[in-house]
Amino acid sequence: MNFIDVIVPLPLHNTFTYAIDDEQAGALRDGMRVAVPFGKSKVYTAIVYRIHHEAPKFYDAKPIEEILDEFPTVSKNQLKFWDWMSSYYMCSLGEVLKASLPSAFLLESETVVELDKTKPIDEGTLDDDEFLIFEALQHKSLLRIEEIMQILERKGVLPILNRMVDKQAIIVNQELFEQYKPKRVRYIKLASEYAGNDALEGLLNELSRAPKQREVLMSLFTLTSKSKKPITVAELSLTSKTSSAVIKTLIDKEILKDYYLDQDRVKFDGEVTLKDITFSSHQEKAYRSIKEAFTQQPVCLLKGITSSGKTEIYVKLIQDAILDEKQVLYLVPEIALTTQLIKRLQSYFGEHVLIYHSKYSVNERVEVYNHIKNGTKGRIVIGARSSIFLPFKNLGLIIIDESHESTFKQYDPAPRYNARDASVVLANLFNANVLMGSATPSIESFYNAKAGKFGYAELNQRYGNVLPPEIELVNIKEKYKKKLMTGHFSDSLLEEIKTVLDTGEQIILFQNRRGYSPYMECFTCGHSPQCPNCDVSLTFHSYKNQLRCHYCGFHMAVQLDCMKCGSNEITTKGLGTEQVETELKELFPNHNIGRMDLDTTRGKHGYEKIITAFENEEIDILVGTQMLSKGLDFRNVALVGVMNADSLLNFPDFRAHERSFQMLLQVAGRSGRTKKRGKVLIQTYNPFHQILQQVTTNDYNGMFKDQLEERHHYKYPPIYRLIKFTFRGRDFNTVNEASLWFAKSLKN
DNA sequence: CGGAGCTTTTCG
DNA sequence: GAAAAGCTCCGC
Repeated sequence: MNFIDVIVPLPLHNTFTYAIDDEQAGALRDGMRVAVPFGKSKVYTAIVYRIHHEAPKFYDAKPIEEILDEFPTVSKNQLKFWDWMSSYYMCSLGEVLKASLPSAFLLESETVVELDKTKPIDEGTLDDDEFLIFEALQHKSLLRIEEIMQILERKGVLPILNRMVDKQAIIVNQELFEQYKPKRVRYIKLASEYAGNDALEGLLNELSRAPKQREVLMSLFTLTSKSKKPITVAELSLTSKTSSAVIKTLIDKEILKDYYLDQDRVKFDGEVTLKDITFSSHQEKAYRSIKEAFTQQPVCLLKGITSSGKTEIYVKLIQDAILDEKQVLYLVPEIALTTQLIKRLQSYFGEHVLIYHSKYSVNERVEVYNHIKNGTKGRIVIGARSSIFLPFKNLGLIIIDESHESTFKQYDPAPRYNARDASVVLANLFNANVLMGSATPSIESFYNAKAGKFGYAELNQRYGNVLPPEIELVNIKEKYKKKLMTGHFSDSLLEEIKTVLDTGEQIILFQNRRGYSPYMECFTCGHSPQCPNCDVSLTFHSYKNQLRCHYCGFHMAVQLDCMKCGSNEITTKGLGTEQVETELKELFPNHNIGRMDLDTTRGKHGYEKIITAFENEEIDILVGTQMLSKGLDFRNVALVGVMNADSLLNFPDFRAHERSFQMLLQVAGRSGRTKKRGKVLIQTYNPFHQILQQVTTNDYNGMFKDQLEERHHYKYPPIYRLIKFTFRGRDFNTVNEASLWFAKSLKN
């Protein structure tokens, strides 16, 4: 007898054994998808993990439903990678599977309900809920469980359905829905009967009284003579300037023939415009030392200050890998923010560049996945953290851009992986190299480089020898005392803004908080409205006059009276981007002010619109959150203002200081990227804070030394390791007691 | 004793 | 993660 162990896409900690017959055993290989019955009524897509002959001792293995693949969907290396991930991040293989595959690969059975037409039903025997379902089925022949839950406005509809099956009112079926649909395009050609020259002439004569149809044929000839490529219907309609009705007549007359071809969603129409890279001497040196480092260790850290030209080095390394016939993975913190980078890489590598991230449509993701697996197209994947799960064949290089970014870490759901760390393991499976680039490397990476675990290279000159921006701290505590503040702006900041506006240059203002103000507080009793789900204060948004939770999206209208004591003296506290924008509009009514945060960049092109407007200098001052700090390249920014650095520093997290340093330097780097030296003003209550001092002098090494000492002292990574345990439960006391007991046991 | 409502276990 | 099995409580 033959058996297979499979991984089901559920958070379950073991694999499951199914029986297969000899024919199936001949066809199956590790990593293939199979449909298996699971539980009483469900069918899931599972991945073959192991094929063997050991019959399970305590139960009879069920047979599988069917084999879904001809070739493995998941490679051997992927399975090894999954094993590592599930053990290192303490989650099930099923959870890794779910994170790895585009959802279109995982068909799931769905219960569908139909009317039982075998015999008429007496409507009187149905209760209210049953009748509602019965009635809905008169309009729509098939209903899914989800639709029924909507109709009845409740969960747990299965008992009702079971009763109806007993009454022979309905039939219940399981259906598998194929989710991937290739994109099909309609093409047109001349019917084969008219292929010869004689037949053609006769045909044109025949159509002498139908000028439009003749026109269409003539257009088709010119198109086919111009290129050998197949002609689409849309193309023909456009060049002949006729409607599709005329073409349809010709098809009906069987003069033309239409046919369909699957079309790739992943394609690149632009041109490859760039080839050679010219390095500055500093870049050349850095490139050499990276190459040198790769001969010693697989991983290398590149510390290069903002606009020092790291990208050129990446491009050169990619070229090297491609000459070696290898694949390259280019990881970025957030794909939405990298249109500039994608364009740049495409201008070097054209259609070799593929893009992969979770906001890509399901169909597009399947196509990229298959291209990478089969090596059919694309050598370079630019992707967010999830692209480490792609089925690489011969990976040669992983580049991690802005490798200090926290977005590489996935928090929820499991697997809670860090793509930066997982990349090292992935690269190891292929004997590939990893290059981590950053202006402000994470403490962990720099620590590894210092300890000799990673190679190390540096780039300390800005490209074209532009000086790094001049950073100045503004003590707003003192400014408030001396009454030099207008709203949240100090006189120094306003002064600088005016000067820059006069020269026609642009300004970026940074406030890492969206909304109008972080919370509302009652003047009388001190109560501030909390989110009912998340235990955090609600943020006031003045635009919609709402209170919103930034964690779960909960929102409610603003109450005029305090919800606790009824007092009507409610004040707002703290500062958000919306308020900065409002104040600016009052201060500079004759200038255009833009805002970029999660609220203004919703929608597919929201982000691009703001960026383009700013690039085209339609916006003079841009207010925004940390989104501004990521990899954007604006030419004309002369001033960057940080509204309040303290909110960053006071964040309750052991990495808060490291993050503040990174973020402030990243934002500062937006200033003066060409020619002139830029200026940065940081407003703070606490100008003597060590981190802020280190930011002004760009003292990464000092920051690293201090932070490492602190980590050592308080037992934090990278010196120590952390595991976070979460306890969940309905009853507060139970959870409380359980966690206390657990903590006590751990101490023992 | 039976059912409702909830928690725990099982799934191969 | 979903569904079945098991458990507790309550009213009769």
